[in-house]
Amino acid sequence: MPSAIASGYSTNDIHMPNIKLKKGEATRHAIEDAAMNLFLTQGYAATSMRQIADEVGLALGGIYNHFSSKDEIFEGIIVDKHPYKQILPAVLAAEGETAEDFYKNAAHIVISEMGKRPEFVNLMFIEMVEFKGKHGAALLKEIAPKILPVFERVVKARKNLRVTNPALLMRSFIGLVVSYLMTEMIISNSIVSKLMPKNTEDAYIDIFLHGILKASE
Amino acid sequence: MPSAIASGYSTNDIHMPNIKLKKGEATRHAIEDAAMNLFLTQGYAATSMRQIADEVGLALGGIYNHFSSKDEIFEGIIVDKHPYKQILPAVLAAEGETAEDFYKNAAHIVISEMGKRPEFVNLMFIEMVEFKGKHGAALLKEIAPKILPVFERVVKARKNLRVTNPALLMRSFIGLVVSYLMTEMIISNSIVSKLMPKNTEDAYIDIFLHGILKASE
DNA sequence: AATATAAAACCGAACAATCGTTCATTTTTC
DNA sequence: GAAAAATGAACGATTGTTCGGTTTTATATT
Repeated sequence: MPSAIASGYSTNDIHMPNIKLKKGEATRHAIEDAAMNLFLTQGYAATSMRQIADEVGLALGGIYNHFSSKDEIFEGIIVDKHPYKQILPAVLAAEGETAEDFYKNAAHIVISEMGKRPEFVNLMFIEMVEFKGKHGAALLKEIAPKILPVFERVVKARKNLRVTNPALLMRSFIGLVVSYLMTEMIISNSIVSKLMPKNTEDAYIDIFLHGILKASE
Repeated sequence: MPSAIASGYSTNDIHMPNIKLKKGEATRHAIEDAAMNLFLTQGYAATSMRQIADEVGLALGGIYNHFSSKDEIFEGIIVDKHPYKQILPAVLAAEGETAEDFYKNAAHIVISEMGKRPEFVNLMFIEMVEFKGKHGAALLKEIAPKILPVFERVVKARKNLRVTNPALLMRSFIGLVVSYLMTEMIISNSIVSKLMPKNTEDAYIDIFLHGILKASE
């Protein structure tokens, strides 16, 4: 049986160019890829270290040369694979002419980029249930301080805002993208999916937009 | 240590009047109560049958007189404890003068009643991760056919509707309450809770309401 | 109201399976 | 030739479930 680790490339990384990795790093990514697929299809608790090892083509003990626990694999997936590293710079650069522009542009970027990787939305559900938001909170702690200054700048520069508390604006922005992506995931998983219209991104963003903007401006 | 099962009353049932239950049924409810609390605090997979038995004050084997598997306990919790049985009649009776009335009244009933029992929203998260919506889908299958006729009646009787597809209306209604309750749960669990306003029920309902109603009516 | 009796409930020990993790050893890589 | 990676067997613990025997409960009869 051919091993899946020898390739040297990581299949779940969209940002990684075709650079030859050291054997160890390649295996580490292969473990994360396999574990992630298993977590998504079977759940975290239902996935065993032996299954992960089998999927990678590794002996059970070999995993522990790269991760010291099952928890650490999950953490590694979020740290190494989460697309926020690629999305964040684009969001920070989304400042447009008006606050409306920024809000709309940034929301579109996050939703469309995360929409390309819906597994991570699913992963966040697992994270909430299994780890009670431990890793998600860590992620938020890293992201929030970086985008808060942008909202502070927007508030100072623009006059068409109904809501002028930067932290509240940020929370509403995060709430917008999170609730959209979550709803989207529920729809695609549910038996009622046939009844629900998709591609409601623009309408959804507009709702939030009208909530923060002054009425006739 | 005193046993929790001898009381004959179920603590997690709001609908049950103070009627003395048969011993077996009392224990069954006690098992469901204990299991539910453990599932909510520890997760489904992390909760063992021994823990449930200990919490109830029962020997391990005793549980299997009432449930034939761990899965069945979870199913029992949803079937026996879910408040939809109490909420549904009130929703069906919520038909007001206009479609707007019905939509608003029904949403208020579901949100406020489910808001009293947020554990079940949390339980649905666990359900999605652990059972991939299996039990939730079963619940929806039972509820949907009962409320769809109401929307059909509303569509036929009212003229102020922008959306006239009953199934779509129903889906939007379910989406409204589900997304509100889910967001509410996320807020209360998250580290960013301080930044988020609560009690936004009216505003939230209005957003959906304006989405389905004609503009100037 | 006391008794008989079948059913339901419960106990306690045991089962087989699987879990995450460790470690001394060998192989591969750099 | 040193370091990193992979092996494979083993560990102790815990898991969900089963089962024969005992106790408690509910019901019908006296």
